[in-house]
Amino acid sequence: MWDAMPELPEVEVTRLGFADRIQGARIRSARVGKPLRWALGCDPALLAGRRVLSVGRRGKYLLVALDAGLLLVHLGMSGRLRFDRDLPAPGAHDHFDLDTDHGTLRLHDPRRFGAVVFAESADDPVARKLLGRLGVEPLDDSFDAAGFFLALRRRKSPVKQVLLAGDVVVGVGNIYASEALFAAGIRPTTPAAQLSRPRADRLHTAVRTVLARAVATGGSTLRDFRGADGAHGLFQQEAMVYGREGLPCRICGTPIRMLRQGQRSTFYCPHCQKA
DNA sequence: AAAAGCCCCTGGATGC
DNA sequence: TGCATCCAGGGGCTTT
Repeated sequence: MWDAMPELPEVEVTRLGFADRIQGARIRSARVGKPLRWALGCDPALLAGRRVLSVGRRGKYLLVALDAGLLLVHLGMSGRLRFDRDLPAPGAHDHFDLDTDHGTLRLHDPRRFGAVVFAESADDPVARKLLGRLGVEPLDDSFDAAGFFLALRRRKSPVKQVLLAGDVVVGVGNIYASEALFAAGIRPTTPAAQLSRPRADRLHTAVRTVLARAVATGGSTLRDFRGADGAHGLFQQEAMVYGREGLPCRICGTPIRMLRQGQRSTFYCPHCQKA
């Protein structure tokens, strides 16, 4: 099976699992373990004494707003956040601890593709670099069908890769890209610009539906994804195509196929997704 | 501007 | 049983 692969729903479920509890907390200290994708960008000692105002999200980044500055947290592909009182001593894969008077926020990330980055503000060059070219939030009203269609029309790449790129719409990772295209009945290899308005509309709806449903059911769990409160996600059992190569399509029984697109695996049903 | 490829990392699966 | 090898993937970066 696979490790947890945090996409937007997993990040959002994580956020919901600790945002309320950490709000208003006073930071006592911060501990940095092995290097993550990027350096923290400040002396951890400088975080002591600051207060956590709120926890937001932009794409797959969690934004921990402090009374001075903010922390950008990315889970990469194997990252998990916990927030609890009296956590055990950090293990080999616990690479960041934020100790507060409400509990400790801990990043556990075996593959270290994740990151915790400090920025002075949202206008900080570091924040701009990481958040600057992100596409629209799929669950916001700003993700509208007309705009989506126009954005797709400018892209000749296969629609799967456009979804994954994150500059049109954020948060759709490898799992939900396949799932959304299946839900829309669109073949992943179809050039984005070739989609008619009605088909783009179907994809727009599918992206929202698949992601919203995944959030509602607690996030995907292709191995053992858990929210920051330790609850298991339940979406796993509902994958229609992802990871099901050779297995019968749940709708028509045709064997699911896998192909490679930009070094990523894509799954689809050749019958339900004809074009 | 858009597209394509590279690379970071390590646990798990596979092959000999 | 132990090794070596391959693979997964988010996404910023570089090159075309």
